[in-house]
Amino acid sequence: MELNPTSYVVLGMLALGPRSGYDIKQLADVSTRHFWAISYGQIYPELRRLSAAGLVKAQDASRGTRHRTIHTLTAKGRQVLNAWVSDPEMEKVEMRDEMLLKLFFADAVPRRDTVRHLLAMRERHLQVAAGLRETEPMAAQQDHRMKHEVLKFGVGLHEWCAGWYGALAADLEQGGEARK
Amino acid sequence: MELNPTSYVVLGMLALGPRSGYDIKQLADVSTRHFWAISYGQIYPELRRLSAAGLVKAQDASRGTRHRTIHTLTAKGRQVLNAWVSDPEMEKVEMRDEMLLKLFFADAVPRRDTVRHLLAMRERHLQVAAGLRETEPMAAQQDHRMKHEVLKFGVGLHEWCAGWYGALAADLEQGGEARK
DNA sequence: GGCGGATATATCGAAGTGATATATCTATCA
DNA sequence: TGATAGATATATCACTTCGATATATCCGCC
Repeated sequence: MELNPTSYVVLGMLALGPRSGYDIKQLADVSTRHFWAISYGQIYPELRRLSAAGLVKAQDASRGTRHRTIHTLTAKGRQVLNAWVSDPEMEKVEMRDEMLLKLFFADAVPRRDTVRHLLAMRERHLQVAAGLRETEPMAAQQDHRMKHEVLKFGVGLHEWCAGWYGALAADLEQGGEARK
Repeated sequence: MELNPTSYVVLGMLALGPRSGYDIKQLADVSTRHFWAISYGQIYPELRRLSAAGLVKAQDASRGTRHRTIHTLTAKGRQVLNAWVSDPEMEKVEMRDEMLLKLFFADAVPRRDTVRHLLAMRERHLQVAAGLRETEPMAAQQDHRMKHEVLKFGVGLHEWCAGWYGALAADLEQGGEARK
């Protein structure tokens, strides 16, 4: 059976304890979302596949007519997850940023528009960094040092971006049209 | 007609001069690819849509039996492109990094494996930065300052990442298992 | 008793990915 | 001259993913 990064997000979340598909989505949305987003459209089919492969075990946890299925990581699932984590394959980073794309094509528009645009980008990154900081108490738990380090990386990265855009905005404003 | 970021990559590339779909792909692969990748599966249908909407003009440039279609940006296309560039809407950044995902789930594996992993991540970012630097002569042209700035941003970003991963690797190595 | 928001699962059209098929042209070297 | 490798050029297709929405129940609160 072919596993993709999304499969491992699901396995990884279940490694923290038994959960429903809904729980997995909630948890992923405040953690791994920043470097690997997942949707319901992936989670539910994926849980069925992982269950069929014996990597997770599904058990009904309905209360009355309220449907609920809890999934638990099996020993085999944990083993497969850890093997993936230890595998030193070199995967590439992907980025997708429409604002940066606009900046790339900004040579034909007035500089003051671009300065405004840069300040908006700076603001956006500061907001993301602030949002990440809010989840810090959750990440700073015992036995989860790497999760905390990844969070600190995210904060640092976005603050670096904010700083860079701010500096370029200042430079453009100072240099004015002359350097265009 | 609904335009998406991919449409604007195509328009933006045609703003630099008339080109074939193949040319657009080649050019995008060494520039915008780092923050907005596009594929042939998008380019050819997109060129037809843009042509139907009057934003680009297609003209046959076949030589003998060798098919070739050159697309040129129309005045309307240029106007639509610049309007998009000037529009200060706040778009979100997306990132996708399988190695960072592994790091997030690395609390259950031996620290020395994680240190090796971090050094590989450092190496990867240094390689991306070096690859970007190679395209600098192309970006440092007259009237393309913003393209050059975006390139410098990419180099700085990846070097910052490399530095961060290197520092964490050193810290983990020094602290050893004690801090686990 | 009712209302809003959270919990829970499922689905589906639209869009994007990546690989491949087809064909021609060009440069090089034996 | 002929072979061939690699670049140019367009097109397509199966697969995956996205994001929005549908459906339904539960819980807290006024």
